[in-house]
Amino acid sequence: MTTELPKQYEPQAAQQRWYSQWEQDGRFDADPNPDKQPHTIMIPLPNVTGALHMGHALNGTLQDLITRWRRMQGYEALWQPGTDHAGIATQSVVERRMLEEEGLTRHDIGREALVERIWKWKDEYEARILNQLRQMGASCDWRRTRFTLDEVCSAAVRKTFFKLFSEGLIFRGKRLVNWDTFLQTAVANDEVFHETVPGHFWTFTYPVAGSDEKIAFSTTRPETMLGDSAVAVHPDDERYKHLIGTNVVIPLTGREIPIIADGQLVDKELGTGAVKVTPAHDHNDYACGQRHGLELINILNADGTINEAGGPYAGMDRYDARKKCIADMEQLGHLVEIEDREIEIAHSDRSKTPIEPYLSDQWFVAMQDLAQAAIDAVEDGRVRFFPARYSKTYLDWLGEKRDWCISRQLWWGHQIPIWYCDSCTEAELQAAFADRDDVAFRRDAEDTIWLICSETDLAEDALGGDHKLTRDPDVLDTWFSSALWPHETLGWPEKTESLDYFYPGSVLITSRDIITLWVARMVIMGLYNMGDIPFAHVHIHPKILDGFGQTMSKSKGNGVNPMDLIDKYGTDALRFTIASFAGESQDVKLPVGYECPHCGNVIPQTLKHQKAIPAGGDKPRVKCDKCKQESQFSSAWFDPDPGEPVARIVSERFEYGRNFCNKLWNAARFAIMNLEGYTPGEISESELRLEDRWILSRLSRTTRAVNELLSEYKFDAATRTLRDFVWNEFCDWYVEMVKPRLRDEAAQASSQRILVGVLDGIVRLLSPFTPFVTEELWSRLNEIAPERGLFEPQTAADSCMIAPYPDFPADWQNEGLESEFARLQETIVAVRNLRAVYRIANAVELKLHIRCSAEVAAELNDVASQFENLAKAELVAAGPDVDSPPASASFSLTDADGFVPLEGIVDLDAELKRQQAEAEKIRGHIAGHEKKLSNQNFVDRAPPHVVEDVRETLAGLKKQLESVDEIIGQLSG
RNA sequence: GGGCGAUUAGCUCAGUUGGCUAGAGCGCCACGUUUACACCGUGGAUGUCGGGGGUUCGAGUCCCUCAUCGCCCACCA
Repeated sequence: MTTELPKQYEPQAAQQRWYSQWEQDGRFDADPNPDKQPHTIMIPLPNVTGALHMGHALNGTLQDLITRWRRMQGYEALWQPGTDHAGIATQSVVERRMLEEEGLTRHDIGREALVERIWKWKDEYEARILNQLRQMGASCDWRRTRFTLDEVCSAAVRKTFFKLFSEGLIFRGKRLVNWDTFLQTAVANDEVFHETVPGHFWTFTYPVAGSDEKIAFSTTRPETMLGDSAVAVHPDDERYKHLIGTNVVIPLTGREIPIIADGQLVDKELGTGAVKVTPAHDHNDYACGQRHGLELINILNADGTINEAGGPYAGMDRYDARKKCIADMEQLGHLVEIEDREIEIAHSDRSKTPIEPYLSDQWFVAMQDLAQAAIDAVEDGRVRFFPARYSKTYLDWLGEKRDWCISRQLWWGHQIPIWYCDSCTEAELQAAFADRDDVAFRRDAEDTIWLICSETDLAEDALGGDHKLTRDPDVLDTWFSSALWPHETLGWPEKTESLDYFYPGSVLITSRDIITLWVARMVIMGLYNMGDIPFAHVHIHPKILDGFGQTMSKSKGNGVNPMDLIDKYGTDALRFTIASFAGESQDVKLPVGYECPHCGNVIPQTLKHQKAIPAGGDKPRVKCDKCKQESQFSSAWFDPDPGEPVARIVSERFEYGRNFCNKLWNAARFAIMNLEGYTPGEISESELRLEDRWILSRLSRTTRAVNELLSEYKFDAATRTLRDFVWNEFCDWYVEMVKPRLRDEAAQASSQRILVGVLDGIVRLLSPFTPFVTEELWSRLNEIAPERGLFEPQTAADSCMIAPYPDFPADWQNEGLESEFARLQETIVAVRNLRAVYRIANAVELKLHIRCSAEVAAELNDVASQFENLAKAELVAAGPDVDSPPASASFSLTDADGFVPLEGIVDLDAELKRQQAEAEKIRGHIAGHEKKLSNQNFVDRAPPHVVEDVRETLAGLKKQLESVDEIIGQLSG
């Protein structure tokens, strides 16, 4: 009737078939529905810079898991997809490539052409990324896919900027920024990395004006002498106290600057105790300059050359100027010492060139009130972090309330909607924009120019022919638009139905490194624009590290491509394994290896492999330790030569998921093979056997645990719970126990109904974790048993992913029955153990005598056939009067002793030794317990139930020991 | 320098509010093709729970301290 299932689950076919089917059926679509509760997850938008990595795979798996789970629970579940334009990251990737391949810089081709190229890049990579998400089974509502430069997002950005500007929360100011002289842009702190390089530490002197004295100081950047505004000493430093208030002369330029006292900047014990102060080129000096009202002397042009403030050095590159400053100072007799020293130099993460602290005009958002609102939202519990400890990261950062620099000197992004006019009057502006409520203007802080903010683009001649408007060329920080993600994607500032229904979101799932950059800012902007939090929960998941505990990154060459893993192990295996990683406590190490293309052997990856960069001729190779052949391998540093067999990166960790999927597949395969002649029908209580009631009890308990664990984002525990249940309980015990009934005509109908009912529940439980294999099985079950269920048969849903998520009655749970079952299991294991110890072949039938209470005997007799079935042993006697037959091997449980006559097989000496070892072990446990109980403090102070437990356990152990001793007596007698 | 986290079997990790005779997967050993599955089954071995103090009747779990590792923030004239 049905075609037989293959012995192994074949993921690739199922993945292709079902994903397109789901999309075709609109299964991922989420629309406002008054009859359902909304459940909203906004994707942490991937950058359009490259391909998905393991971090995305983890992040995406968890979001999809929660979305699928909630969808099955009956929520209108939206998973909003999209990508981020990622300002600097994308622009610099495109620029770098352009330079490498064509020798062109952005200045060669101009703004428009560069932006056009980046759009092309974006189209290609966005498509690739979204396609990779699909391969991971992501159930995003693709109709809603957004890109942060989409029209709706632009509108939201404009609106927000305008609102902030109008309310005085956006201002323009001079600030020291991290300047990338190569890309000619400010870069954020998080885009800066520090590298230790060998350098020098120069000590110079400045002569004190009108005196013979000199004051010595040290620096690692001599050219900044050109911009010095003061020399600072510690107010308590006896060496220099008398000089405070006098002036020194900078020999290079002849400029006079004061000696000031600053206890914050200066540490008496360090260096000479005197510090040159360059407020325009050093962050600490800047703060010092603010304290003392020092002049800000900017000596650099945007490209890193010295500007006119540098006098004779103007026009030189800063490093050439450095050499000349040193030479000149030496010639003037002011160079004291050169010391070789390792220096940490800030580098731009994008261009990999050294950063210069640089004074420039930037736009800021005033954070005082905005940050406070976001702090309140977490402190009063409207936004909750899982795990809770991460709220500290969030609160600490927001607590600093540092103004947010939102301007970036880039061409790729949302251009700042500000126009300047330096010639017009207020009256002219008012006249021009009288009827415009989307235009606002004011003077800048220094009262030099008009700042005009508009929600729509203004023409150059918007003020008439006399005045020219020029637009600020800068773009906004990427995070400005992504901060709006949770509401802009739903149509804000329009009051759309979707916005009303899906906002605020349910949970944000992301990794900890963007708690400040992104999570905090979404809360801020959500509260500001919507008057409501963007999401109720924030789940922070672990990071996947390489086998050596390092974060995976392109620059380390230790990345792993999830698509390779999908190819090798299947999507479900990847998802299931990844979910098993995602616990609360720590990051996860993922050792990987190279799969030998010749023999399939996996060669462990070493640090050397990660760093192997081809130098000249041949590409690096990896040697297989099994077949001794060499091959090129997947690497971040080179593409293997065409036609070469390639050792790709795999990880045996994913066999965990693959094997599990296969186990599930085969359990279902077994069931389906045994559903011949299945008829749907009600299952009555009276038909239930011990194993049925047991598996239902376990199923109910498992279901409940999984639902609870998922609601707390404990994916690892949920995964383990399911695996244990399916493999160790359902497959290992239940399926084995029903086998005889399925062959027995009288019992067949009901056992088929129960079996398929339980399997149906398992498949639904697993569907959010492993959507493809479950859907495949679901469709097979729909062919052979379209009506099924516990206890009333119902027509199954067309697709597993829209079937209701299980929520079995709690009253199926039965603790007494489970412990009764546990005794049966123990007994069977004990018999199997004897078989193994005495090497008795399965074909040899054993006889089993059990001494136990009449009550236990009755229970065992009820399931006597299972001893035959599972241990190939016949239960010949059970009860209080059972004696050990001669030449028996035996085992002893808490409330039963078992004897297996093994005439001619059992080696009585060996058996004696085995029992003696057993007795020894029990005595050890007994001693431990007795010690506890003999401690009066324990008996008096420990809770009564704990004491009672210990007493009971001890009694059990003693009884067990008695039996063992008796056996020993018989054996040695 | 400040904060957070980690250190448990050869490897990768679980271990809820202290009650543990410390678990899982992989790997290892022995046996096994019993018609769901060798991506399997059955049985087995393996730990001073990083070191040292303390609190407690009782510590893998709480506190202090040291060591090592990771991440975040700040800073390094």
